Amino acid sequence: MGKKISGNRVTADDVARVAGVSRSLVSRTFTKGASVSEKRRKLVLEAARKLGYEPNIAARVLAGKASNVVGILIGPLLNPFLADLLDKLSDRLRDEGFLPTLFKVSTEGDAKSILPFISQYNMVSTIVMGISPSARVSRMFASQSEMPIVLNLGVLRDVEAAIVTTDHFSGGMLAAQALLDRGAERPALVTREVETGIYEERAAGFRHVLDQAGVACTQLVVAEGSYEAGHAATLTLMDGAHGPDAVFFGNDMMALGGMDALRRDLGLAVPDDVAVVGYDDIPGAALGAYRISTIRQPVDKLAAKAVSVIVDFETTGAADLTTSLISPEFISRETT
Amino acid sequence: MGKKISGNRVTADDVARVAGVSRSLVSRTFTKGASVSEKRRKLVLEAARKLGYEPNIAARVLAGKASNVVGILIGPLLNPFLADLLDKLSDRLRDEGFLPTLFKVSTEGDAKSILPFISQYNMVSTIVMGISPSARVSRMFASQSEMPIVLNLGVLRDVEAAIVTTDHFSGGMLAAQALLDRGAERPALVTREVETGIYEERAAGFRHVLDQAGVACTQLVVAEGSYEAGHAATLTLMDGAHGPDAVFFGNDMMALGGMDALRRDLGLAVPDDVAVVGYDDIPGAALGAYRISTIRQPVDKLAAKAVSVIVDFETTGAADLTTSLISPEFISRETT
DNA sequence: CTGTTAGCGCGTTCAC
DNA sequence: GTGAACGCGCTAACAG
Repeated sequence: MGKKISGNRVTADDVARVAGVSRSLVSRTFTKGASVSEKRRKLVLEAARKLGYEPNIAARVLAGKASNVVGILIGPLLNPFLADLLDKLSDRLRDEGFLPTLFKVSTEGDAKSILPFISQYNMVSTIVMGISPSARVSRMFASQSEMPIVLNLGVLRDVEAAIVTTDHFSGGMLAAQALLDRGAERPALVTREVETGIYEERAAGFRHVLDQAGVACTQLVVAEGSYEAGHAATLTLMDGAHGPDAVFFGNDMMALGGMDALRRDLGLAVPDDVAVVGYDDIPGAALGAYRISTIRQPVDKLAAKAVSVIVDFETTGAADLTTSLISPEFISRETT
Repeated sequence: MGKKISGNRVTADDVARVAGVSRSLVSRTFTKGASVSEKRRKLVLEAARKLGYEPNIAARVLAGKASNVVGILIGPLLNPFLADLLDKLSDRLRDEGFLPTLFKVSTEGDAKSILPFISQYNMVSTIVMGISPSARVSRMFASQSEMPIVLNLGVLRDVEAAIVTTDHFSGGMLAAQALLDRGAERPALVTREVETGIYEERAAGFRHVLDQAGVACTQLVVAEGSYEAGHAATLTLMDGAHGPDAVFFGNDMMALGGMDALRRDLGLAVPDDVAVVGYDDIPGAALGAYRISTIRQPVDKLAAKAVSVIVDFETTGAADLTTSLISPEFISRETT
């Protein structure tokens, strides 16, 4: 009661005094693998609760332990899918008591300049997502963190990190199958450059199914996954006598651009003249004027899995550098 | 050279040794308003650069100074406008050496549970954005931070914080004027509940211009600013003999839903039967199948202003609790 | 203007 | 199983 409490902040000392034990016993009570008698443990926990004690994180970091900060390296939030994933991820992290801290990475140079921060904060984990070139940047950060997680960047085999990703190869397969089921004879593929691994995986899965079926496929590689890129690519693709009768776009943003090119610029009917499948299932794909069939990524599962990896790491103390593949789902709408 | 450096990390002690001064002089060199002779300052800076020294933030926080962490309280990133603003904001923060840390706030309860963290980290500033009820939550956090910033939540007069916001009242005026210019005679307004201040401001500006012109206005208040809400509201609005000939939607998401209701469900022509104006200028509004005229929010300016407030606070040491109003812009497309 | 001294709150040996 | 003592890296108050 009348005890002096420094700066209105409750410290382990305060708790020790109230519980009638030493300060180090309080510390041990809040440490994972420490040995404390059940009796005193209760005593300490009770006192802590009463005083509203929470271990000071700055002090804990200074003393050499990891903070509860989870660094998130992320690219531009322009793609709604990425924004959605970030949204879910930060929810899950918060549920587990972690603090998501954002590092926007636009260029590879950005990434380098962030490195010092990572070590300063002694983060529990670092999550890399939505960046490109994915492999290079991932590798760079994997070596800096104790529990690095590469989220939805595809299967990066030469990166020392826990890989959590949608199974983009099978996503591409789903897209091909949907088009084939509709009777597509001259399918085309609009994808991004190889450095963006996930797009390459989608494309590979797509081509795989087509190969099996003995169907040839036109391919167009674009630099960006934007509306404009999809629009321009489609115009190029259809420029000629015998254009494709089905197009798989590497993501929904491009599919939106493609749809506008097809219907508005070219005056074609979808899906009658050309069928379309996108990827991600962003809100825009469901819009009444588009209703694009697409491959939905399991955002919730991706976020949940990533966080569970961190929780496991905290409890076991060992980094499990496994690859988790999460299955996407075909959403049938009006373009197939 | 052969000096022992603890844990491979460069400390102020190391710098002091190399520069041939005391540790506290090093500290002062890196403190804003401290007095150090020019000669030794150079010496210290040189040594620091050579060793690659960066002050340890955990230690600095523990010693009672503010960290470089800027807390961002934010609601669901579902609205692309919010994602865009966050994107730009984190860029600007990083440019100034701040560390954006995300606190997702979904419910008012969330907000309370976050309070302890805020004080733990001794953040330079806390930015509140994209939440509702805006006034209550803002007030709650304003009292917790030394330099609270309320970003784009409208003009909150009873909150002790720096207010940076789009001038939503004049945004609403622009919308009304655009509709009037097109000859609208029976305008309607779809807006959100009063607790979301910005929507109320937009609505007020809209009504103001209409009042001046002596034009009556139907109004419909919805609970959410979603596509579905806009869709449903429009159906309700048009249900009757003498429906509106122009609709202003409180945001673009709702406008998209409204467009689909108008054209697809009701078979009406836009803008010939009904003109439409949205708000925000999200990417979806520019989509070929919609091309919605809208009020564009100055995202870049909002982000830049918020960060400059923090920088000013750091240099002057005094919190400038001013309100900054940034003007929106009417983007004319094919729905007016 | 400068160096010395004393904490900030916590984790961690070490004796007991 | 427990408590006393030390150190993490830095800032602040005090002498000089």
